[in-house]
Amino acid sequence: MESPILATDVVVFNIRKWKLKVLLIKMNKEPFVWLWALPGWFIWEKELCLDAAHRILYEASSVSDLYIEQLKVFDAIDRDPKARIVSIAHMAIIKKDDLSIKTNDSYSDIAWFSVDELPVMAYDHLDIIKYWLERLEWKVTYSTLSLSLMPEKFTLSELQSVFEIVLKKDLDKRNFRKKLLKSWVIEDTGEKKTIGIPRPASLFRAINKDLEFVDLL
Amino acid sequence: MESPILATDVVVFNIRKWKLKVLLIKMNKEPFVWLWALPGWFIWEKELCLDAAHRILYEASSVSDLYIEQLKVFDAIDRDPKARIVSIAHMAIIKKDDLSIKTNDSYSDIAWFSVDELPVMAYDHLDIIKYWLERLEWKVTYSTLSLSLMPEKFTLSELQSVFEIVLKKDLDKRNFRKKLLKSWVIEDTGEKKTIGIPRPASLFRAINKDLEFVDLL
DNA sequence: CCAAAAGTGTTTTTGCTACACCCATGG
DNA sequence: CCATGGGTGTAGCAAAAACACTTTTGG
Repeated sequence: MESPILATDVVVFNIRKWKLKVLLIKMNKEPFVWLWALPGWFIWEKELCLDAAHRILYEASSVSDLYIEQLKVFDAIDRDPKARIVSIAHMAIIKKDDLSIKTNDSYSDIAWFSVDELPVMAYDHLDIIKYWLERLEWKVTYSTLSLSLMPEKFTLSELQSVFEIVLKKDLDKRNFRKKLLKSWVIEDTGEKKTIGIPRPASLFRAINKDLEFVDLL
Repeated sequence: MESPILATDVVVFNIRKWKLKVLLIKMNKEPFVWLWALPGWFIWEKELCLDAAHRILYEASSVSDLYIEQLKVFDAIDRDPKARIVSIAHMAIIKKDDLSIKTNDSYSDIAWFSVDELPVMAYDHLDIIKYWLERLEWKVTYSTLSLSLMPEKFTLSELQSVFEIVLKKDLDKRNFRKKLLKSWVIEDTGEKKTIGIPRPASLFRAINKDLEFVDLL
């Protein structure tokens, strides 16, 4: 009995310098030498798909502190020209700014790309990213996923800009603050961010570290 | 290199006699002889997951005219006691009332069950059904999935009862009609349903056969 | 005192909810 | 003329959207 081989590809993302960014690796193996791709690898026989995603990211970047969730199965027959491989795509959020980049046998480079300046990519990885972008807009609106993108403490303006970057539109400052405070997913730490010229901003933190489903906007 | 074996299990559903029903098959093979289960089988190497779902349903019930979509991957390590099998769960809508039931080597029986009177089930199929029920509530509210459950022509009251069954709550008749007519997903055929004692009801039809995302309720 | 971002309320508009009666038909 | 479900409108309320000025700080 023959079955497709199972793999996973992971969309690791973050917001850096006011841009939504994705982590890509540069392949140095056939069949797509020199093309960029999502980090991905095979799933072992006795391994959970989620664990496989964690393992792959750890191997690619030594990062293990992240939130991962399943996205969708990508299974076009010819998505991999060499073999019949079905991929379970995941999305992962990295908080830390510093990720120690590694390269190994299969990767010659690893880097962050803005979603509106993506390079030519291997396999169907562009499809995966497009699918994830749609899902992301929805998730940011209806869950506390946005908070997973923030550092431990953050200002309301910083949080608002995350929404604006993901949703690609401006939001009203007063309405935004009202809704977020009313939804009880963040709390005032009492501290102020006092490292700038303008008036110090209150620092907030997420009340719950886990992802919750809440209608935020 | 070892990879899990890929399979798919399909939640085939419908509304019959004012109940939300799922199609289950009775296994006559190890490891769950005499238990009920979702129709499911392995995915062949050169086959799309969606095609596999269609094939399985055709083999189980000779039905091919249905809408199928991917649900989620179920991959608990011990979900199958005999082998490492990862299942890509799908949901499928059958419209026709008459499905010619078949049994074969692996199935000794096939039948519809109400979702609130489910039998003891094999594998993690109860988890799959529970997950699907959550998703279904959402899909009915935010897409035209409900229309796929209707025959070619239907009355507004019939459509309303589909919502009420899936959402497990009563809806206001006037508000329901206003919202549905305002969302431009159905149109009046001009015909009337004249087979009863009460006043004849207008028959509507779906404007678009494909699934659309619309906020209906 | 100037630049820069923080912070704050009210009004208007919109959409949702709740609610009760008359209508058309077949027997 | 009766039983049965079909069909219709409005008023009140709550949430969303629109909108502009004052405050705090460092230089």
